[in-house]
Amino acid sequence: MYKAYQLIRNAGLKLTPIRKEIILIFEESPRPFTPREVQNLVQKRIGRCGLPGIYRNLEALAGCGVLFRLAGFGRERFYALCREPGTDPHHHHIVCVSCGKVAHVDGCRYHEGMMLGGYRLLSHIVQFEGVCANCQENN
Amino acid sequence: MYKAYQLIRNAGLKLTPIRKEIILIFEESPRPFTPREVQNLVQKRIGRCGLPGIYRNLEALAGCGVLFRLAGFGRERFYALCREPGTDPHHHHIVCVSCGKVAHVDGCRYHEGMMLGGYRLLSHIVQFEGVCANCQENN
DNA sequence: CCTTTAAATGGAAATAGTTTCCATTTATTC
DNA sequence: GAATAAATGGAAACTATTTCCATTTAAAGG
Ligand SMILES: [Mn+2]
Ligand SMILES: [Mn+2]
Ligand SMILES: [Zn+2]
Ligand SMILES: [Zn+2]
Repeated sequence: MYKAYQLIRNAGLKLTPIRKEIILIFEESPRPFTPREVQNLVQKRIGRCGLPGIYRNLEALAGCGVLFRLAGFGRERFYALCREPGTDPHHHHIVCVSCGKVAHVDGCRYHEGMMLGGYRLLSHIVQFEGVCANCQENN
Repeated sequence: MYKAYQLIRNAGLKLTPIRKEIILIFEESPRPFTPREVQNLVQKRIGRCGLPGIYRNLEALAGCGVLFRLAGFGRERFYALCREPGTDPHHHHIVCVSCGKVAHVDGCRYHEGMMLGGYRLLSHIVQFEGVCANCQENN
């Protein structure tokens, strides 16, 4: 809550009703959403709201660390909330293919500047799909 | 070479001139290409060729292990050749941000079925960007 | 070779996600 | 309360990707 608001403020962004609403939406559900889904959910709560604004806000919130954008090969993009990390400030995420629940995965061995296969590493994408504990039982 | 042809045949796909040409294009350059780029290059060699066919072929070649599709957040997709792996049959790739050269990265610790953060792991995306040895000198 | 058949192809058009433009509104600061 | 830069919404533009379908072709069998 305050955490997200802080991140927004620290980035010099305004704390608008839509942004607050977007954060609430993500906090109430542990799964990723597409821009269109976010728009629909925001519209149910506040009145109308444009898709371009949603795109801008999702990017803005990802840019200041409130959300992150998932990697993937589908045609539409997904964002999810980066909740309280575990031990590791540098971490990645695993998404349940059944219920969409996102969890942290700590212990990444890669970091900027290290050598990897003769290359000087600049950035990396690491992302997982699996079945969460709950969905392993109830299936 | 034969390797790629084998993979195509084993998948029950036909070995068409366009597919051969696509493979040649990727073998002559170590960097990723977009579908549009592939189309242009194929057209320079053989006559006209449609973009839908290129899309179908890139997916087909990725499906049978000749190419792989890169993960990323840009709007267009990239494919690259999966060349002779090193020691590890399960590996990932690093792309040079300067010249585009793709190299293998062995030693992935993740595998299907393992437990990760309480999830049963199904799949993962791991991909790197860096600066290759050559580009570290010449810059 | 010649025939057969499922797969592949190209062009045009449709989709659909994303971005741009711009006039209007609003959060923030003083 | 006024000033100002940022945010917003709607319409339209963009553009990568996919679909459709008629035509061609690789591959298998005789
Ligand atoms: Mn996180
Ligand atoms: Mn490879
Ligand atoms: Zn689950
Ligand atoms: Zn390089």
